[in-house]
Amino acid sequence: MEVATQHSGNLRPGTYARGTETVDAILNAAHTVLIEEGASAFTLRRIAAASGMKVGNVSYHFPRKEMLVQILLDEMLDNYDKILETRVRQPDLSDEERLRLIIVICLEDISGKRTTRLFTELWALANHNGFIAGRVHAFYQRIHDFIGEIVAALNPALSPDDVHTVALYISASMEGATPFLGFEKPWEAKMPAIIRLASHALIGLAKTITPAEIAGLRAHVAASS
Amino acid sequence: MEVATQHSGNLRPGTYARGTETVDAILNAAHTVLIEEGASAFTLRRIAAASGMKVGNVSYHFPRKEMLVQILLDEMLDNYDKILETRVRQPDLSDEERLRLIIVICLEDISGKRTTRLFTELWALANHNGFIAGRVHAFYQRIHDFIGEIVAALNPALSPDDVHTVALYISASMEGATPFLGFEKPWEAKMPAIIRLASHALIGLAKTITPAEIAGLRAHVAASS
Amino acid sequence: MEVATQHSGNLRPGTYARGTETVDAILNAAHTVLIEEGASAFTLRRIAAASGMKVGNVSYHFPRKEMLVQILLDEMLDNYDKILETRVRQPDLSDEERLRLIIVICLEDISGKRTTRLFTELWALANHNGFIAGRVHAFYQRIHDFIGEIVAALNPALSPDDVHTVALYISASMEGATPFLGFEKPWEAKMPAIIRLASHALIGLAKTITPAEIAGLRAHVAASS
Amino acid sequence: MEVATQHSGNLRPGTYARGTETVDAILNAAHTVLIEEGASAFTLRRIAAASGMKVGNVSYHFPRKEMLVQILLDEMLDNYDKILETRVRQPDLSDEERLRLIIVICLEDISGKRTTRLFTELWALANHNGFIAGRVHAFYQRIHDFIGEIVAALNPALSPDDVHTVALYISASMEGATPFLGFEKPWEAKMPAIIRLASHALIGLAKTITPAEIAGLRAHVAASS
DNA sequence: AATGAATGAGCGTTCATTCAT
DNA sequence: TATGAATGAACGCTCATTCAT
Repeated sequence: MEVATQHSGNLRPGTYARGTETVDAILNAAHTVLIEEGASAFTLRRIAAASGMKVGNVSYHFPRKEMLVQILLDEMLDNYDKILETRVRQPDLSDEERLRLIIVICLEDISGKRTTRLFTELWALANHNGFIAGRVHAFYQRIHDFIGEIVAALNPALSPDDVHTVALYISASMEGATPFLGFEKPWEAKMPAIIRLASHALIGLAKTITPAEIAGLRAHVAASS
Repeated sequence: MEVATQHSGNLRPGTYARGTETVDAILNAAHTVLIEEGASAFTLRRIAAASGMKVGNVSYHFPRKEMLVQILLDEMLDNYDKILETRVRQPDLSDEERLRLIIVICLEDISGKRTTRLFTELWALANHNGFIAGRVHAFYQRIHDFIGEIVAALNPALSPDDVHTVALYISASMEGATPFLGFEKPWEAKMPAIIRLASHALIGLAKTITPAEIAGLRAHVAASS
Repeated sequence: MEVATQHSGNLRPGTYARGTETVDAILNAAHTVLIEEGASAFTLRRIAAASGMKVGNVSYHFPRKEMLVQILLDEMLDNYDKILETRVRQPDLSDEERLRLIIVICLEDISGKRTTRLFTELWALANHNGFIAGRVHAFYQRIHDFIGEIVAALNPALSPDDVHTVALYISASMEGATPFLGFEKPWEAKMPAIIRLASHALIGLAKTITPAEIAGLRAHVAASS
Repeated sequence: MEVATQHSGNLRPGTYARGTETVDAILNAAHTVLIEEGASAFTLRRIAAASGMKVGNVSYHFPRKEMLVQILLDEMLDNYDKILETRVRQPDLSDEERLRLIIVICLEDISGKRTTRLFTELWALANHNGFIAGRVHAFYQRIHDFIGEIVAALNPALSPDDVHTVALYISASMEGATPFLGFEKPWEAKMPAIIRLASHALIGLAKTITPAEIAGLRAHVAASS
């Protein structure tokens, strides 16, 4: 809901059909250019060339390049949400199976060119672009909530904050695979083993971690033993 | 001396003291610009401005921008190697304590502005720049070997390949914290909890993981038990 | 139409009337700069200044400087062809009168600033620029054919190859006046006398030269006499 | 003598042996660069590189690039004078043989890379550089005098001015071969035939031309006959 | 004598943007 | 809606020259 509201604040320019087609073409081309050539090649000229039109027309539909970036980003992240939803929201799964599914889906997705490239670029762009930082933040927030739901179910002893911490850890652990095991990355071939290892480790963690361990009472426990 | 060797042929310019100082100033400025303003602002003009000199002089010392990038990257990554070595190479530590130390050092380092920003930029740049990709690859290879040594000691049942898989998983899990828990990142405040969680989880994993679990025989084992 | 064909694929930019005007202005300015300031001053900035516009706009119409050079050169040489054609293709001239006309036209043309400067620059540029060398070659080939036709008519004893040799000699003899008797050149004042001398000498040569003399049988003839 | 005086006005910098060696090296390198790469590549940097030293040192010996150009040009043209002198000043030649020798020497020289390239560059540079124009002027003046001496001997009926006109025509006719029959020029292969043709034509002209023909009284003479 | 260092100007080119058509 | 045209700023790089060493 909140997502929809945020999105409605960025209504695409162009109201009737033909305009929408053009805008779609621009956005698709922009997506392709970003993935295939990187942020440094993400220029109106290349986007125009990739969408078979002239620079002026791209500027006409997106008077500021910033607008294009923002709408593109929203579309891309919405798309990820949808994919995750439709693939994980299967009714007859146990919580553990559902968590395993999320892990597998995420890591397999990271293996794809699109995701490998896109998110490494976004993490960098987020360093100096507040809008991108905000959208990426919101995106992962939803991921954490998603994972958190299952963690809470698997491990009822955890407080909501502990749940979030565990979900954040699980998510970050997986995302960390991107620059190393993603598409054409050095250890791409090890992704299957890493998927098995991550599933084992993260499901085990979600099920067995205690609030005390998160709170850092380990030293105390060790001392008392 | 050894540093020069590690530079693998990328001789640093500057023969006179004054020239060396200037080269230092350029490299420092370049580093600062990259961290503070990002890759899109990493231009000779901004580097020159940041180092109080004229563009032509930067070009004099680094005739190709590529040379500056390469030397800067080599020095930055060498520096990380040295820091890690000096901080972890303490003699009177158990293997578990040493692994914990690495985890803490890495994650604390990730919390720093320099590391948070630098590595997110490098991961993005590596997408379309072979040289950067190669250097980043080599850097993490050393990290994996480093972690792998301890994993092997903690868990002698693992084959060398299993050891590498576990080290890769540990490293990637930690690196994944960068875009989320790093400097000025959304969940920066949760880094202490994540450090505890990661220490607990990753040390436990290193000590208890079995070759069969890495090989994906989990289902079978579970069924037979 | 035929002009466009001769352009051999070098389509002139500028679709709208305004653009065509601008392209004309750029080409005129480029021509002027080359003639008035020489090849070393033939820069986009000076061409832009001379045509009252900004560098970016010159680059917009001629994305590569090379394109500007090529189109400019083609137009200039085409123009020379046309002038020669229209001035010499008069029906009621004897072959000798036609040859004399060509000689006078060429040498008078050489006296002009435009031709004096342009061709000395082109000969130099052709030393290290294959495109220019090729176009200049083709241009003189047409001149040789042109002169050759008349030589063949004047001196039917000559083989086609001899005709070409004589035409080449006549053309080169005249072109040699450029650096010495051309516009503002040291012996500019002697051009009228040289025109008379050249007419006399070259027409006489065309009419009286024998294949044996071209073949170098002079020594034999001398010996037999 | 006058040449020597002019030259003495451009004393080379550097008085003792080592300096002279360096200056020679620079001048040789400059010569090579001009011939091999053309005027557009005639930069201090390339000259320094070609002479195995640093830019600063070239600038030290020739504080202005202009000085280098001037001294280089004087040396080059002096050298041509000397070559011509030593090759033509053979005592036991008839005037006709001496003229033929000059023609052959000039055209053969034009066939060489050095001369082909150098003089085409000089003619262009002379368009916008008064010093070069002056030196080239003086150089050809000597050539004309040289040829004029023989023309006067062959054809005593000619006035001094007529002699100069004929010498100028002969010289220009030969120089005109440079851009067409010189080194790597389109009709290079035809140079032998052109040498024969030029010898025949120019010697004939020198011997038979009359003052009236030079004065343009041809039509009148023809009418009266 | 020789060179490393530094400068200011200029090079061809690309960029996002504006505007008239 | 779409695009050709135009601009001003910036890009990496090369230039001749100056100066301290």
